[in-house]
Amino acid sequence: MAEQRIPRATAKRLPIYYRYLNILLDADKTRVSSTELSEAVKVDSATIRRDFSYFGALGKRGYGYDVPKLIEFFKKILNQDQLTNVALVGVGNLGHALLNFNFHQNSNVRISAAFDVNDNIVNTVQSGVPIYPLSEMGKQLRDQQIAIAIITVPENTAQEVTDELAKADVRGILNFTPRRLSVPDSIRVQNVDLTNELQTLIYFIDNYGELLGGNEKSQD
Amino acid sequence: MAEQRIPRATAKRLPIYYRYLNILLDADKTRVSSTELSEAVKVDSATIRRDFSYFGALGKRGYGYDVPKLIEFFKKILNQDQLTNVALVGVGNLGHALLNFNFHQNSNVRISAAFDVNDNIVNTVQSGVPIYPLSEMGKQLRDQQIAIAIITVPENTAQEVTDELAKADVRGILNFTPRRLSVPDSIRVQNVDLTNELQTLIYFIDNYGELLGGNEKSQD
DNA sequence: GCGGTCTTGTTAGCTTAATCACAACGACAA
DNA sequence: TTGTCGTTGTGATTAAGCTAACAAGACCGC
Ligand SMILES: NC(=O)c1ccc[n+]([C@@H]2O[C@H](COP(=O)([O-])OP(=O)(O)OC[C@H]3O[C@@H](n4cnc5c(N)ncnc54)[C@H](O)[C@@H]3O)[C@@H](O)[C@H]2O)c1
Ligand SMILES: NC(=O)c1ccc[n+]([C@@H]2O[C@H](COP(=O)([O-])OP(=O)(O)OC[C@H]3O[C@@H](n4cnc5c(N)ncnc54)[C@H](O)[C@@H]3O)[C@@H](O)[C@H]2O)c1
Repeated sequence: MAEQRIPRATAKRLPIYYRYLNILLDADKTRVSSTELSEAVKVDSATIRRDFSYFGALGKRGYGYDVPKLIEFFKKILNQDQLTNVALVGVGNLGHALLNFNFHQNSNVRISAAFDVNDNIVNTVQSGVPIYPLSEMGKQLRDQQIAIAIITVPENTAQEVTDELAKADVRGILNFTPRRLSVPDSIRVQNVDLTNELQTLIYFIDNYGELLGGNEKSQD
Repeated sequence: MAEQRIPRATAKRLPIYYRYLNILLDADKTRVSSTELSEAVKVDSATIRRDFSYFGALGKRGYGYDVPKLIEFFKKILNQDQLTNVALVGVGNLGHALLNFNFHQNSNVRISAAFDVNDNIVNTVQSGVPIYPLSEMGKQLRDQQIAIAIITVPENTAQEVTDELAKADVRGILNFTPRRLSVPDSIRVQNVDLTNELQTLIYFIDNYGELLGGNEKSQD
């Protein structure tokens, strides 16, 4: 049995579906159609059905999808049935906001350790998360079995921090700096470049504006 | 003359190129090849040449690209030759970090007005940016000719804020809330969903890890 | 001026993703 | 039980994007 690999584009949408399904459940809705979902998450209904179908026949024809069933299913797929600890490197402006937020409202992810070079904050606890000096990073990551790190350090130190993370066998990095990181094949990088995001938006508005009619579908 | 429309994927890369070109110039490098650029921004060199070629023949064979010339060119394309004012709605955790950062280090964009409902911060100035009450939003946006807004409000107020922005004829929204916004066709939305980003990263690591060999190219 | 060396610009093929459109099938009412 | 209606799952089609490969052209040392 072929164990089909899920397309990248589909994988990126799974958390969006998962999130909205939980909202439905909170509102005591136990069934949903692809059309209805489409409306809420702004993804074409055919795309949703195709996405779901990669995992088998999850719905019932003439009825739709059973919300609790879908949730249970996606919870496993997305590893949301267990807590994932991640690390934060660089507790400045942005890092502080992320620490405070800490993701645990609607997802089973939390920042369990933070690292910085600033002596004023090192060895304190912020929003319930201990901040360690950089020198302890390797040890802590290994002890706590942390495989994912968020980088919010100044751009010019991003690569060296990354190299340290690689040594500690981190598997994934969420990179908020504008620097494109060099990493070994074993590490996956996800860039979040807010300045880019804004510039791209400006470009689109100035150059694409007039001639996209009602065909505006996926927004990203 | 056909005035070819630039592919969306290319448009998203332009700010990345632009940024790195400026770094090169700061280091007094006046020429660069697609291969060298590729190394730095982690985009295949053929893709870079293709991207550039949409704008005409910008390089010289056997030589490469002239950095100052490229910068001048992209500066216009990306509207970086003039200051773009944007608004920020919701000065909480995340909004505060963005205000402080304010993008003006390496881009010609700045937050020039912020809005909130919290009486404790309304009518103060933070990081040089005035914070107005929500009731003044329409007026300020129009007076300051602001066409782009960043939304960092709690999820449950995101849609109503959006509706207000639409009334003020905003053209683009950078949405940090997990809610997928409903907007008229005239508005472009760019979602930045950090929880999603993390969940997707976790999914990829747990499910794609082993079998992607050295072919790991574009990281996003 | 010339040969060798680089690097572009672009063609062609490939891969991934989105969308249409509808037969198949289950739900539900009578 | 039967017929209608609604919604899925999916083959076929179209669109978008990526990359290998290479001819054409420009540089540079001699
Ligand atoms: N703040 C924003 O809104 C924003 C927006 C877009 C991009 N960014 C990017 O995010 C990154 C962080 O931005 P910021 O505004 O939070 O910066 P910041 O200067 O406020 O914070 C950086 C933190 O990293 C720490 N640090 C420095 N070197 C370190 C090292 N080697 N190891 C560990 N920690 C180290 C500093 O002590 C500081 O606490 C930057 O690369 C910036 O370009 C930030
Ligand atoms: N903080 C993070 O790191 C983070 C990470 C991921 C996603 N987000 C998302 O970003 C959004 C903001 O997060 P936050 O942590 O900054 O929240 P926050 O509660 O700290 O800040 C929200 C701010 O919005 C203001 N506000 C409330 N209603 C408003 C309205 N109708 N108009 C204008 N302002 C209003 C509040 O007064 C407050 O200042 C949330 O949707 C959250 O899900 C935040």
